[in-house]
Amino acid sequence: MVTKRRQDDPCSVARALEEVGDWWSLLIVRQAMFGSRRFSEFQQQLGIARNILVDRLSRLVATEVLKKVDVGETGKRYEYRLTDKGRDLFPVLVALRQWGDRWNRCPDQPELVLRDRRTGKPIPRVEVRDCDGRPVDLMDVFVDEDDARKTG
Amino acid sequence: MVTKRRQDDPCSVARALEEVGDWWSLLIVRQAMFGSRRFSEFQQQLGIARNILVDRLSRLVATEVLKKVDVGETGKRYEYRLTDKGRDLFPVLVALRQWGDRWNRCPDQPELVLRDRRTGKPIPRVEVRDCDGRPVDLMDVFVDEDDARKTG
DNA sequence: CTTTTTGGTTGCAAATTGCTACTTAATTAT
DNA sequence: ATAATTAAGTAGCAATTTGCAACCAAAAAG
Repeated sequence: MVTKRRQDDPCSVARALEEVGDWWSLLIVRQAMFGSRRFSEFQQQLGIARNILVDRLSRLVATEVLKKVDVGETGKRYEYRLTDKGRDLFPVLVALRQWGDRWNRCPDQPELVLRDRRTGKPIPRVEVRDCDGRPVDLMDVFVDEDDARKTG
Repeated sequence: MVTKRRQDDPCSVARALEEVGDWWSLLIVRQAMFGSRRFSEFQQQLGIARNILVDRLSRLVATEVLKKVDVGETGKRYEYRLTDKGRDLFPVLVALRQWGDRWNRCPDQPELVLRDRRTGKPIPRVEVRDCDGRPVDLMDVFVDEDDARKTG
């Protein structure tokens, strides 16, 4: 969407942002996770301009985050459904939601809490853990340049 | 940055994206996590236009993701450092990185692996877990409208 | 068979982006 | 002490993207 292409950036964060790093895509995915499927649902719920929604949906379909399914009996009624790839953005969205909850409370709004269907209890914070399950933070990790060369 | 303001959206995902949901902000934060601190470091490493970088850095400072620290002996040399709020984007970036690694492999590039400094082993995937530590997915959770009213 | 809904398309004005050149103060080198 | 270089921006402009509103055709509903 932007002139600079990050598709070939060695950093997977950059490649991920190339696909969902604009103002709307992750909100569309969020809506899809809430159950939205139709063009007009997304349009009304997000208040996004129609032409932009067309663009974003088709980008998300092109990158296989969503799939466009024809649901009309005789033709042109569509649903946009999450693919496995799209559903796999779940941890990203939960982490983002928790960050927003923690650092960007909105005083006059009712708080939206993510709960476990089984127990009804709130979902605890997403954490980065090491291979033994201990929580790690930024200082505990490093980026290794080439896994294959090292292990191979 | 965009005309639509999502600052007051009841959904914290929207509020989070208002702050870091543009093309550059999360990459700036990523660089900051890799150790970048100076204007020119960010500029060269990301290849971002100077005026845009000025804008993004000041937005990130305004939202307290970064803080601007004067490091010159006699004045105008600055460093942009992560705040606690900025550091707390770590799980978001790791989740995004892992999503990119999984679904958007870049064939000709050496893979970048996030490793634990202590053991040298790769960091396993970030997972959403319930209060008992069991991994949950999209279907296992729901958004509850108002926590306070319920528990109070 | 007429109306409404869905899923768009088109045109236009405004905002954002990227590029390049320029600027001023602070370091560094001579 | 002076010159050269670096750091951190500014400014101007062209190209792209965005948002808005109006329009449109096919499908579904009444």
